[in-house]
Amino acid sequence: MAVSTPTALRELSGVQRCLVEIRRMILAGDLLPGQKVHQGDLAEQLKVSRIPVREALAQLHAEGLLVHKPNTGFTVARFNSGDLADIYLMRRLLETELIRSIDLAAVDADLMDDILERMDHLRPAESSEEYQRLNREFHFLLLDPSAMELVRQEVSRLWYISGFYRSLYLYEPEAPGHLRAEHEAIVAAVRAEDVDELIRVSDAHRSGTERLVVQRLGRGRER
Amino acid sequence: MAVSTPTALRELSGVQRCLVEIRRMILAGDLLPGQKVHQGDLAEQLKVSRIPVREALAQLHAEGLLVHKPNTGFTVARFNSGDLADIYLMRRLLETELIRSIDLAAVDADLMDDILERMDHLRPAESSEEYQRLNREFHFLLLDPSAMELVRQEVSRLWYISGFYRSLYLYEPEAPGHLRAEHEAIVAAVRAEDVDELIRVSDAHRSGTERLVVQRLGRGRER
DNA sequence: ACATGCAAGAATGTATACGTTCTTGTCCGC
DNA sequence: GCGGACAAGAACGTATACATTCTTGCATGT
Repeated sequence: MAVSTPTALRELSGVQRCLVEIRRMILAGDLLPGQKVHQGDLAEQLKVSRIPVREALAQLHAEGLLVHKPNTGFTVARFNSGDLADIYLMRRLLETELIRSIDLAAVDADLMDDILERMDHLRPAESSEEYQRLNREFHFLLLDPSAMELVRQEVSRLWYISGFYRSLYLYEPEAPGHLRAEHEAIVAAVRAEDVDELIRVSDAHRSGTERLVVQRLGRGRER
Repeated sequence: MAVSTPTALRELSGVQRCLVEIRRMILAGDLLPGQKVHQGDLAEQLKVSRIPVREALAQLHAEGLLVHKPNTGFTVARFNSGDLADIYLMRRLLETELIRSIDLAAVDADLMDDILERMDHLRPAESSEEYQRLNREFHFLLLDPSAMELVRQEVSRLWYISGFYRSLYLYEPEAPGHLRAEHEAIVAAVRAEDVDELIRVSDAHRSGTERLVVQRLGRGRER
């Protein structure tokens, strides 16, 4: 095995690497919703046999990121606006509970600001992947202190499966400004340790992005 | 291929059969929480190679029914009372939304009564598996008419992963009576098309079972 | 020209086989 | 007698190989 493997992935199993990589491809739009997922190609790209690829695909299928048709294979899940409404509804309900369960004093607001700072230096439309990663990190800095493991895991899943669609609104020219203001309001509420206000601004932020995503979905033509 | 394969499973793929069977084993308590899941044994039992078994296990892992440790294999997930609290919390939030989204006139209350009737003729402690199946069918007769696909799928998952623990309270002598009364209240609210009342009695039913499950969990000694 | 059927190719699904890692029981040293 | 190293065995993880199913393009007939 050559020197080229990124250190972080070196000691992961084949299945793990496949999981991480295929998820990334879908979120980054390398694999588009509705598109067929070719096991042989992935195996070749990831330099493993089809066995670990298939196990990763099975997991992503269970997560809801892929659809499976017997003897035909997997395709990337396509969500219509109703599906996205379901996802955002679940996020609202579950994230609200997470926020209520957290001791806001335990949240690292400085680090959150730090991430916002880094996001400022990025043009979302050009570094979508990095921007998304930071965005996710920002929001989970808030949610991670919660002790409700299973709820957090589910919220995490909801983020993943809708990641590609969420990335769409980043291309809206007015998006970064809105996001910045809403993110600041979130940090401010954290600093003030005002739970009700935090829930209010989080809801506003979530609804705002949902509206943009659904708009964009409509403009992307049907389904 | 001999004649013995149950007709319903004949045309399912190996992975599908493994999924159904392994899930059943866990819910039925053939595989207990914390117990190791032996791939070779399962493959032999299910008359397939380890490949489809592993793909099924990967899916059950993603569903949260199994835990995986690299190079050591899978074990059945163990939930402590906090985990169960998370599950019941999520069920309450999501099932409430499902109920609100349903046209109660579209629910087949007669069929629900029918199932209650059949449950009456069973001693839960003796036919746990069948009783659980009917119980699940009863509740999803109510929830299935909802158009919120993804929410329903998630509620379904929450039922699955906690199925074994839910089965525990069936052994409580006072359980059948409580259940019967609560189930009747649910059907009555459906017939009256009284959403608020339906949510109220559903909450009561859910909290009641949660309390019994956690009690039982405590009596089962730690974790 | 269009629909239908068929054959070649490709992709999936699974069995077998093998290398690697972990577990377990034993032996050695303290 | 007890704890730790070591070796044998078992179990996991994955590559290879093959059977089955699906897709696709062409030929055939209407």
